[in-house]
Order: sequence, then structure tokens, then C-alpha cells
Amino acid sequence: MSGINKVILVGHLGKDPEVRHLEGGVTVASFPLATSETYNKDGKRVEQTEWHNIVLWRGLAEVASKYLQKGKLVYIEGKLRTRSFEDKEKVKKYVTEIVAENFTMLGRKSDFEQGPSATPIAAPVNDTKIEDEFTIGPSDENGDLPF
Amino acid sequence: MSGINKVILVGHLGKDPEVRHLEGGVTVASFPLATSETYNKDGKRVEQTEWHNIVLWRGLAEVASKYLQKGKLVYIEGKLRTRSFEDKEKVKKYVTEIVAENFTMLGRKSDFEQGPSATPIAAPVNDTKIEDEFTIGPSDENGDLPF
Amino acid sequence: MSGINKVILVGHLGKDPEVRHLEGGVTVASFPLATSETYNKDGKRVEQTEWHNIVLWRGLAEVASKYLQKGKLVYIEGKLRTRSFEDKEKVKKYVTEIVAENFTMLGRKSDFEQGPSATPIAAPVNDTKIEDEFTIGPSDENGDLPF
Amino acid sequence: MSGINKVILVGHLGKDPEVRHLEGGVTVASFPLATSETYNKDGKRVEQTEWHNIVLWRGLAEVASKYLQKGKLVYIEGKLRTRSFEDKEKVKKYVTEIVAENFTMLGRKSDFEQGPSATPIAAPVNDTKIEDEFTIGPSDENGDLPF
DNA sequence: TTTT
DNA sequence: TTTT
Repeated sequence: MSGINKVILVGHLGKDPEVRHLEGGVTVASFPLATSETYNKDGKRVEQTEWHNIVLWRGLAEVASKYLQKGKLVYIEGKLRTRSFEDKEKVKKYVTEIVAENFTMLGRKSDFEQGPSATPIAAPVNDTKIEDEFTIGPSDENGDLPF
Repeated sequence: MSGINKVILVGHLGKDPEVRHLEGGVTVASFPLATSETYNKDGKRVEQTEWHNIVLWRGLAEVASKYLQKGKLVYIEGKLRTRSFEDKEKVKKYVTEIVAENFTMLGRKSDFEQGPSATPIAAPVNDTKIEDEFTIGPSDENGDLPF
Repeated sequence: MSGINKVILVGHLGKDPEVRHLEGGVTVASFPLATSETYNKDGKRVEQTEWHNIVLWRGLAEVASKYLQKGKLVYIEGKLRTRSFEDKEKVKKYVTEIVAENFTMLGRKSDFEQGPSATPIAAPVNDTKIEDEFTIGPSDENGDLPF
Repeated sequence: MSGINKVILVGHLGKDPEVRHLEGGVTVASFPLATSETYNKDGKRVEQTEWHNIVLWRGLAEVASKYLQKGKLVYIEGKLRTRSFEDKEKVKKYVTEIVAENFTMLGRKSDFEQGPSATPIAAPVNDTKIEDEFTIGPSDENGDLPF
């Protein structure tokens, strides 16, 4: 009871979001996010990258699929969730994901433009902080998504 | 580069911290932490508990082993780290942990007392917010800990 | 553009929430919250308390007025906002507040019970994490509240 | 006792850091930071900017004065502190500041370069997440700084 | 006083 | 698999 489960990340997308439409019309998006830190080891600069599995549901998934692409810098707030699933060999495995609750695009204006011609996108997304206003029930979340 | 990887948890310890002393005198402590949330599903109150693997290093591990016990309510701040290891059957597995950077004990005064006689512990720990002032190198962190 | 303004507090209410109903039916609640930290100064334990002005709007204000009382331990998430106002002598003053976005009650079960007889309250509030699902426009927030 | 007082900001510096050296060799730096959010009001895009007073002590102040400049995008973590001081007319006033505990520079590579010729700076600061490893006593913090 |  |  009465717990807090909060994750705050700033990092770059490793891939474009992968969007899936579940039965019932529910949209799910997911992508890997890299957060790197650098430190000194014996006088040499070492970079260590951590990869996070980001999952977004419903309205947030729709917006993410529209505005987030591989390489973009993004602030993500969400919660940790560890799921079990069976792999192809029927072995039970666990994966820990960050279920996003909102996100904000960071970075330069050029980062909010798309394509080779750098044409500004139609919608104003410069401050895409989207609150996930949908109630996310476990029935949705526990679906056997083959991520 | 330039990423943020931050986790904030408030929850109860599922077990007493398990302390290990690595070669080189490095101390590591770990314990499971539960964060629960309740929500309404079809008019019924449902509680969903998430379990987190908490890992603490060096000085922070020492303090944790001293003051944290099963059942205690604690605020933990740290970062996500996913590690791979081989299980007994030599199968490669992954586990995501929260490497604690500091913690604060929450809850009632009685929670800061130990044992059946409820004698106050010697040190004043009512506000144990400990900053991990040690530099945690990856050489330590990547050690093959058999958690 | 593209900023993050987030505050996370765990502390005790200094007073019961003060509730006000603005013209238009909008509810606002406010209370002082204390966060204390202790540290060693010349071998002596010193406690330093910081007081925060918490403001809650609409639905969140209603729930707060119902479940939060002086002395309760609470987790609050919100954003910083500095407001100017004129005091009785028409001097312009500034005050910085935390506009709450959600809160969770922490602490013992007995903390969720009310009154001298400690009768449990009707609604299950053990895990009152309330998302402020209302759109808070500046027209509301900039109202000249005589806090 | 046992509180949490945490602020997380991502925003742009409104001015270059102002550095001061106190008696005793303690360095303090301060600057205003803007966090903006945009929202829709009657179909029109409105931007609302919040200004924060950031204060950094000792080692963190030194690094900030070296690497942060007006306009830079930065992630800042710290705590709230409200101070009282007397203005020129001997009127007691209050100001709320964010005492930084660490920061990370965000944004493009060009943001980590200085001057009109865009020559890269000498030190590797791409991932300047600096932990304030100094113990910040209130004796320092309560100094009557004429910010 | 920043940025888009 | 990102970014610098």
C-alpha cells in the first residue's frame, strides 16, 4: 500500500517507436531509450550506456508514434513494471519496462522537424508534455505482448 | 551522452538486506522492495504490487544493513541498470536492478527502533538520508554477483 | 520551451488544508508542508525544517480537504510557481508555491483513520494517488488569491 | 524528520552565472533558469514561463561558472530553500531558491562549445553530471547573500 | 532574463 | 540500437 514508483529519464531513442493495435482498439507503442553517462577511469573517458524498454499506452502511444523518432532526445516520466512472458522455447522470462506516463521532447528546433527537407511538422509539438489521461487497467497491461 | 537515469521509490522491504563482501573489501547489499498501488476495477478495489531489486554499494550498503529491515518503509533514489548473468544451466539471463544512490527512512518513530523491546538504536537515524559519496566504478558494478 | 518543472516532497502538514471556493465553482485548497533534514554540525545533531506552500486545485483540492489533516505524512508531486500579490499596504510581494499535481498518503494505517475514536473512514484511501485530471488554465491560477 | 525535498528542472539559463567568493574561500554561483510550458487556451497556443533562482555552492559553483552560460539548456536537481533578507529599505523579504545538488548539460554539441569561433572547450564536459560531494552546512547557506 |  |  501507499507506494511511489517513479522513473525519470532523459535520453535518445534507439529506434523509431513500434506501434501495435491490440484487440479492442488499444494502441501500444514501444521503443528502446539510451541514457549514457561518462566518467573517468584511470584518466580515460569512459562512456556507459544503459538501455531502457519504454512502453506507452493509448493516447500517449498515438502521440509518440507521431512525434518521436530514432535519435530524438526526450524526457520521459513513468513507472517500472516487470512482466513475465514465455519465449519461443516456452521458457519463462522476465523483462522490466518503463510504462511512460508523460513525455516532453527536448533539444533543438531542428529536432522537431521531419524528413530530409527539414519541413516543420504541422502540429505544434514543441512542448509535447502529454498527460496520459486514460485509466490504464492491468487487463490491458498484462496482455501477452510479444515485445 | 548527457542522459538522466533516475528512479524514485517509496515502498516496504520484502526481506532483510542481504550483505556480501566482495574481494577487495567492497560491500554490497541487496533486498527486494515492494511498491503497491490500488485502483478501481469494476467498482472493486484492486491492489497491484511491483517488486524491485535494490542494490547498494560500499558505504551505503553498510548503513542499509544496519538500519533497514524487512517491512520498513523507505524512500530510495537511484538509477536503473540491467545486468546479464548465467543461471545454473548456463543460460544467459537479464535482470534489471535499481542501484541506490541515497535513501531515507520514512514512517513512525517506532519504525526506527529495533527488536522486541523496542529499545531505540544508538545512532540517530530518524533522518537517514545518506549520500553515496563513493565513486562507483563499473569494475565493481559489473562483477558477477550471484544475486 | 520544452521545459521540466517538477517538485517531489515528502513531509508533514503543518495545518489542516484551508479550502476556498472561487467564483465559478472552482475549489482551491492550500496548506503548509514541512520537510526536515538532520545533519551533523560539530558533532551535534541539528534539524533544519523547510516550509513549503502547497496549493491544490479542483478535484485534487476536494480530495485533499477530505483526507489530509495537520500532522499527516504525505508524498506530493507538483510544480513550482511564483506569484506576485499586493499586501495590505499595497506593497508588491512575491510568493513561491508548489502547485500539486498528485499526492499519496504515506505512513501507518492509523494515519488513514479519522477522529478520536479512530474509526476507519468510509472510502479506501490507503493509496490515494490522485492524478489531477483537470486542465488547469492560468485564468484560474492567476486569480488574486489572498493566501 | 524524515522528509524529502527535491526539485527537478530542465530549462534555459536567463543570464550567465554570477559568481561570488565569500569570506573563507567559499564560492557561490547563481543564475535565473526559465522553464516554459505551452498549452492551448481557446484554440490559441499560449506559452507560460516560470523563472527559478538557482544557487550553487563550492565545487558545483566552480564548474557551473565554467560551463554554463546564458541560453544553455540544463537539467538541474536540487532542493527548495526559502530565505529571508532585508531589502535596501530594511523591509524583510522572502525569496525561494533552488539549491542545486547536481546538474547535467543537455542539448547539442554546439551547445558545449564556446565563443564566436565555436572552438571546443578544453575539458570534456559533454556529460557534466557533477555530484556535489561537499557537505553543505547551513552556516554557509544562511550567509546573508545579497542576491 | 531563456528558449521555441 | 541512441547520442557526444
